[in-house]
Amino acid sequence: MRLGLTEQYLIATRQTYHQGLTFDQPVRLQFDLETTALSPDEGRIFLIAVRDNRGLETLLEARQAAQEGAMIEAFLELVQARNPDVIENHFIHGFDLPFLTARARTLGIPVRLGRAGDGVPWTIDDGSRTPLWACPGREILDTLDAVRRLPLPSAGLKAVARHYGLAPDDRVYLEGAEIVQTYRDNPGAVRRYALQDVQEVDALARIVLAPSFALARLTPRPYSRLTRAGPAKGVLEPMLIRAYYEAGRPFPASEQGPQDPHRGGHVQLHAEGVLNHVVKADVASMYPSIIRADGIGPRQDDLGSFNRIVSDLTTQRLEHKRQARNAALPEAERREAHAMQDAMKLIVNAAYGYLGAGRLARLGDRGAADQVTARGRALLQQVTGALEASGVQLIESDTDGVYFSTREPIGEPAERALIAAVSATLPDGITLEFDGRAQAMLSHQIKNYALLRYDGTLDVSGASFESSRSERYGMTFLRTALMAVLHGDVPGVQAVFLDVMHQLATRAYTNADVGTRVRIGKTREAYALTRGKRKEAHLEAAWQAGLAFKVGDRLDLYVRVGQGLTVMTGPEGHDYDVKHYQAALVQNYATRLRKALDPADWDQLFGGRGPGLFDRPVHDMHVRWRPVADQDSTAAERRLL
DNA sequence: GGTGACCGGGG
DNA sequence: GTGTACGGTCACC
Repeated sequence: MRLGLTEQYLIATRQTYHQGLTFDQPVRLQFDLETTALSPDEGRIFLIAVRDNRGLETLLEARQAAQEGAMIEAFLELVQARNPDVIENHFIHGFDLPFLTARARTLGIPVRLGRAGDGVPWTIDDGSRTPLWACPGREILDTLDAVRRLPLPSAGLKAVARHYGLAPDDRVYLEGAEIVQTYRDNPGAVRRYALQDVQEVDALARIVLAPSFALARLTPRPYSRLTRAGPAKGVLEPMLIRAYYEAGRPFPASEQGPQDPHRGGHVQLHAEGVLNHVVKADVASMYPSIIRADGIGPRQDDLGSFNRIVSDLTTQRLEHKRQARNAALPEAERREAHAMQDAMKLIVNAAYGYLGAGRLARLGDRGAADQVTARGRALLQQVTGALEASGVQLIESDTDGVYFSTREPIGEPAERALIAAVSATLPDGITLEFDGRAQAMLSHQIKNYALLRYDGTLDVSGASFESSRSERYGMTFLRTALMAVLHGDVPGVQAVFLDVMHQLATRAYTNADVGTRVRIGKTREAYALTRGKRKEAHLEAAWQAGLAFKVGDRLDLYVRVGQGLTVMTGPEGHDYDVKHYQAALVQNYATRLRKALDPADWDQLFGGRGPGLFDRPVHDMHVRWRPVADQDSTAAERRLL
């Protein structure tokens, strides 16, 4: 087993980071380099923006190459003078620190960045593609590391800042390649740009680094390691090791022997189609609650530290949750409490996964993990059984939660009362909670559904409705049609379908409405070499258009009448292939409505036949739902198929 | 057509 | 269900 020196020191001295410290009590310094190239071999630094949370905000500049060394020295002196505890930037590990140290080495400048010794930063190979940088006495935090764990479309600073509403109205946006020229023509723009970068990093850090800052109070690891640490191996296991160290006992060896694949949660579709008066209920923190209620832990854990950690954190978390909700407390205190309860949640949720993990988890125990999931399946059956006995129609149950329809409108208080009544039948320490409601639900497949909320908004979930195909005309159709279906309005579905088909036929849409955007993965020159051997549809389109494309370029493509896939030169044009897009509307979008209608009705509406002798009047059609035959399976079993 | 590697991010 | 991610793209067979 390998534990870093800092981790060993923290355990041996019974310390963790940040005891009694709030996020802005440490001195936090942000710096950002502007360079003439992405590689320190090909370019140099010409500007450094620096700020800290004690009021510093400044720029260092080297207009001529000869001034770069003096600027770097001034920067290092500034860092020593401000004496930060934490140094932050976006991609600091992958860009700013490698670039700065490489330039300093070339210029013969010692990089005194840290507090002790020679202060020179070094890299730690943590197995990832970008090594970590560390320097004595200061924590180096990369907001990119924290952002990468979040489900955001882009992890870039500008995009993430906009996502969180942190970008100022007068934000300067410059393409990387144009920064040098802009600096010559309009240095003020680059100065504003660089200052806004460090300001955004500061604001972003407060949001995305807060979870790691809170975790550092709980586990004996340095703050700077926690943005990359996995919750099980990286956070929970050091706590287990600490428990054994403090008891003066050796840390148990991992379990050997055959490990049967174990069953996961129970998943079942009970009904498909459109149902009204929908309620969602779930078992609160199900797996941690089971671990605590049943006293489950790995059998090699003689000290019972696993169960005690989960139990203690669960108890403490309730207190922090209470504080986070306490309106009498100051805002800052409530935010801290919220961050702490989130950190505790992360650890207790990792506990079950750690049990079921393979040999790398020293206190993993497949048998104990099986106990947890078996109990979870039994609990879910108990919940669905009790709900069914109360007369509701089940729709979908998954691991720890269930959607059901009350059939008749009974109102939210009665819905909550129903859930509370079922909860009262569950064992001590296990509670069923109300988790939302909707006027209607289109149940399409397991984990694929659309909800019409009571405020009229549409929530969709699952790949069927959030597909990466996203032609504007198709997504507009799907949203409108889902709304109609959820309102039980079949004529409305037909109306929007006929409308979109008509708009296509009359070329009322623009090419931009039907086209898609793709990213290019090679240059024109590179494609020229392989084109003879193998054609790639979207590159071929760019080739035919005579474009000088390169990696990362975005291309708008559409199917042009008589030409196939083509680069969109006129987004406002109307020369798209009508037949192609009409077929795509049925194939890619209307099929998502199948479960809402009788098959014959679906065929009549979307089948492409003209009006027929045996057609039903659309006004006689209704949305429908039907129970699904019991074909239950578990997550683990489905994975084996 | 399936599979493995490579990438994001930064100027 | 751990370990840095995780989904998309491309080269190669």
